[in-house]
Amino acid sequence: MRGSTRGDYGLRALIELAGHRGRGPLQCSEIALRRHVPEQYLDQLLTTLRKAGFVRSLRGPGGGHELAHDPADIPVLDAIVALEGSISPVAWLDEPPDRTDHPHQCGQREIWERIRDATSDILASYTIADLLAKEPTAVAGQYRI
Amino acid sequence: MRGSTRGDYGLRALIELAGHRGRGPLQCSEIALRRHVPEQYLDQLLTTLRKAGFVRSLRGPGGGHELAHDPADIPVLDAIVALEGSISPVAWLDEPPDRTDHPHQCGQREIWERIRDATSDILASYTIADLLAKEPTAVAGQYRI
DNA sequence: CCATTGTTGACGCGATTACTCGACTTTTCG
DNA sequence: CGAAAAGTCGAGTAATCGCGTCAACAATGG
Repeated sequence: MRGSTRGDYGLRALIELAGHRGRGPLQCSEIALRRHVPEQYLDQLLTTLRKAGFVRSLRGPGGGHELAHDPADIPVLDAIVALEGSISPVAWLDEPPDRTDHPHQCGQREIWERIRDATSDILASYTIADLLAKEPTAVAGQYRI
Repeated sequence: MRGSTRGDYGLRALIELAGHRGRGPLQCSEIALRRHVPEQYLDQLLTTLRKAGFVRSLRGPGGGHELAHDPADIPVLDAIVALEGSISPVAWLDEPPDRTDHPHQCGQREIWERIRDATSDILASYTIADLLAKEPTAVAGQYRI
C-alpha cells in the first residue's frame, strides 16, 4: 500500500524551489541540506523532474536548479506521476481489462479504480504553491545558513 | 505509490473461499490454481489471514482452509490492513507529528492524510461478499474439476 | 473387536533464492 | 568547482524450497 519515497522527496524539492523562486538557481546540495533528503538520491529525482520539464538546471559556477513554471501552475498530481510513474494501487490497473488472462480481477477492479481515482482527484486539487503556503516557517523569504 | 501484491492475492483467496463457503474446506493448491497465485506464496498469505482470524485451517486428508466468518462481515479494509500492515502512502504518516525532526512534512501532511483517509473510506465501504458478488462467472455454485 | 501402527495427504514454518529499488560512490563533462 | 551520468552496494520483498507436524484412514495383529 505504501508508495515510494520518490514522491515525498521530489515534492520537498519542488516546494523548496518554489520558496526560492525569483532568487536564482538553488544547488542540489542546498536543497538536500534544508529538506533532509539524501543528496545523491535527490540528484536523481531532479534529473527526473528536469526531463519532465518541471525544473531548469544550470551548470557551472553559480549554477543549480530552478522551477521552470509558476508553482501555482504545477498540480501535485503531475509531479507525482512524473516522479513515481503511476498512481495505480495494483499493477494490472494500468493494463487494458481485456488483456488480462484471469477474470478474477473483475471483483476487485471497481474498488481499486475508485481508490486510484480518489487519489488522483486529491492530488489534482493541490498545486506546489498550495503546499508551500501550508508551511508554517516558510511563508516568505527566510534564509539563514 | 504502488501497493504490494499481498493485498491483491490475499483478497483473491478470501473471495475464492467466500464463493466456496458452506462446502467444506478448500485446499491451498486449489485456490492457487483457480486464482493464478503462486502456491507457496499463497501459503504465507493464508498463514497471515489465519493468525488475523479471518481463516480457519484444517489439516489432514480432506483438510484445507475456510472462512471463519460470514463474508458480509469482513470489510475489505480489515483484510488489507492484516495483509499489508498499513495504508499510509508515506511512512511517516504513521508516526506522531511531533516526533518528526524535519518540519518539511507540514506542507505535505494534509494532502497525504486526505489520500489515506479516502482510501480507508473506500476500502471500508466494501466487504468480501460485495467483491464476490461482482464476479461475473462466480455468482453461484460453479465447480467442475 | 479393538488397539496399534504405517501410509498418505495436507497444513506449518523456517530458511533460501531472485529481483526490485532506495541509497550511495565514482567518473566524466562543461 | 560543480553538475550530469554511470556504476556499485545493500535492504526489502516477491517467490521458492525443504522438512516437520498433524490428522484421517487402512492395514495389521493380538
